[in-house]
Amino acid sequence: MTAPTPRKSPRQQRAHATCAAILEATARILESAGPEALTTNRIAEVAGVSIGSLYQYYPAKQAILAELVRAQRAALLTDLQDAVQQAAGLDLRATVPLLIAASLKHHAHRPLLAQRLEAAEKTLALDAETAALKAQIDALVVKVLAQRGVADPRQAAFDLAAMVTGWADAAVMAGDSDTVALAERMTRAANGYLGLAPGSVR
Amino acid sequence: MTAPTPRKSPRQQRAHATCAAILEATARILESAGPEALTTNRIAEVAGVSIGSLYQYYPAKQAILAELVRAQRAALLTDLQDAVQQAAGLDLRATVPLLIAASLKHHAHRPLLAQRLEAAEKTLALDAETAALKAQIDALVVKVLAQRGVADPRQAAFDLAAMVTGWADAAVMAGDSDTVALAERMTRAANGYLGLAPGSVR
DNA sequence: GCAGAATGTGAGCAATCCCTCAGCTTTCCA
DNA sequence: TGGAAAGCTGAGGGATTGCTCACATTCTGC
Repeated sequence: MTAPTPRKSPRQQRAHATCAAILEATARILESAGPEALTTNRIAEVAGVSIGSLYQYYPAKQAILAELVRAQRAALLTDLQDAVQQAAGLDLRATVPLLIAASLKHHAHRPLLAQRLEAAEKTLALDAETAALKAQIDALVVKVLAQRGVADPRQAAFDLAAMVTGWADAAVMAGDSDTVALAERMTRAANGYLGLAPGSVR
Repeated sequence: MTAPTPRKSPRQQRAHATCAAILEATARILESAGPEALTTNRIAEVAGVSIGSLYQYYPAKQAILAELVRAQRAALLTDLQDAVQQAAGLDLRATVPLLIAASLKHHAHRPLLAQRLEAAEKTLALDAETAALKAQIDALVVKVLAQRGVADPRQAAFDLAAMVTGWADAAVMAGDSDTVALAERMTRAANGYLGLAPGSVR
């Protein structure tokens, strides 16, 4: 019922290719035509695969979207873990920009896709695995902030994530491609939120 | 072609009631079941109106959504204008919380609806009237910021709007209903962004 | 080689979608 | 008061949707 995981795991290489083609086709339709134009028949067509093959690996249309969302979350977790490792020994002021840069990475790569997946996530009933990833991400940020003396690390982690995500989406829509400058402006806001004195960012 | 305005203007009172019922039904379905469940037949059913009546006033499904989006934008413009009037003679530090409070007002009233309408706006091709409203809103904020000595008022207006909107949506999703506290935290971030020293909020 | 598992195919079903239209009821106004 | 305008109805047309299933093809291990 609530099992948006692949219905059958691909064992051979061409099966993996089929799954990948389906996911990529879904991503491309999402980018070029939006969620309203995302139909299973069209996904199969763009992927160059028969509709039957699609349903051999994904039990429902939603499952394909869920898989993309899950992958995006997993990538974010990895990038954040890297950032945290890089921030070892650094103080709060130096850590924040690293976290922001990690969060912005996916928006920089395929901006429209990232935005549409986030929108889809709000409507989708996300599976247990994706929920677990979200929890891991949250816990990671909470821990980093707490270690650096932030007063209410839970609240702060939530607020900073909300701020960066929504802001990044809007920037993407407006065609702002200068991620570095965007990250710098976000850092200013985050510093203000955390009660850090303005100071020159460099 | 791109005329999502009512196809026929209601002249009698019961016609106005019909239009209102259709809009309210659309809002309710959006809140309770999401955009995927928003069908014209269902709208008519929930509104207690026949499907034929619906199409007498709205030429397409999208037009109903566009009307709701337009109304939301118009309300935001009004609230911002009030805030600006209230901020006459005040400095930047005192003005920012007023602008934030105005922006948050709709999210506080019907949070889920506000969020889903914003999501819909990103997919919809918005009509000329709504675009004009957006431009007015932007110009208003730019002017207020410029008058109070903000360096790059265009950029700042965009960034602050993006920050507040996305953040508010996320807070709504998480069930955070304490709008006052939320506004205060946002103000801290905005102050940091604008280069204002932390200082006590009151 | 070959049996069986894994993979791939696509016509088409049932359900649903958006929207039209011919005819009915209610309201307005001279 | 009566004709015209405005409003309302809902069956259903044509298109599309998500998805199934009976069957063909390809690969793997022995």
